[in-house]
Amino acid sequence: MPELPEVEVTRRGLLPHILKKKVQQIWLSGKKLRQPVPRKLLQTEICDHKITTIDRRAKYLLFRMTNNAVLLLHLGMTGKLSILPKETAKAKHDHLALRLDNDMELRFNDSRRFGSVAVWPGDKTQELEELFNRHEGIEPFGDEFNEERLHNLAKNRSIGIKAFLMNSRLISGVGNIYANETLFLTGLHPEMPARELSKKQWKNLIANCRQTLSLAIEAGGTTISDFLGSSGQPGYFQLQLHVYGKEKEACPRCKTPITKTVIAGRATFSCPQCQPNSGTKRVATKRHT
DNA sequence: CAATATACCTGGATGC
DNA sequence: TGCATCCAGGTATATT
Repeated sequence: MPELPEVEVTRRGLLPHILKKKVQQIWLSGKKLRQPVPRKLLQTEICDHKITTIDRRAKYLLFRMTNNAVLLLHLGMTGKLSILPKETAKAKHDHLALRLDNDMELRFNDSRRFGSVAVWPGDKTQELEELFNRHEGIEPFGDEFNEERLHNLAKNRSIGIKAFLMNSRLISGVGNIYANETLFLTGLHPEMPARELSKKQWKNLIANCRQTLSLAIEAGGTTISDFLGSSGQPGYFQLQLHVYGKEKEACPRCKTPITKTVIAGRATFSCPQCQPNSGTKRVATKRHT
């Protein structure tokens, strides 16, 4: 499900429901997600404390508590958060429920269990910050997402631009859908080596990436199969997609059929006309038989 | 270090 | 209907 826009839509949707609410009780499915869910820390650091705000870093949500502890959630591929009356029956694949002091519950549902739940005690949040700085990339809406920085970051990398964008150690929050869309708008072939982008191309890419992410947030995210916001509403950005999921359909710009390939194991959609693999092209290595 | 493959899981779509 | 196969928005880890 979630790339940066879906996580951000979730964050904004939850905020009014959970601000200043106290967590009264915690329920766990007992199943392990990406990592085991830290039952003890949830009890000691989160239960009986109030939520002061929710921040987002990369695709993580950080629930900050009055005792400075942080509940860190990652939605993985299929994670969903919702606010429901406490008497609502638990759904299949619910894994965490936080009972709030207004008789509502925050529920985390994740069928594939690629999501994660972690707790950082208040005296360790500095370590969390350092961890993010070491492992997570540049925020697309931050000051560091500029053409000098990206041009420099890419200068020794032969990696294709799409894989570059999707590498979360380099850039945060851009997943498969938005990488495809950004490259289409910028007119770049997904396999163009990242180091070959000019500063001007980086500048265009940055603008297109931000524009795509912003529009997607405004539209409530992209609902390809089952993304729902925190009140159960679908996103509508799929109506504005140019190339993602549109194999064989006409390019919205030149009507050439969109092609689908696989790059780094991920479905890649592009227009062969508008995103030419020309000039300094990257030649696919052929496997000998 | 870079690129690719694989693993983690479930469910929906598709084809026989 | 059943069953096998493939595919999916993410990311850490192993392998080449």
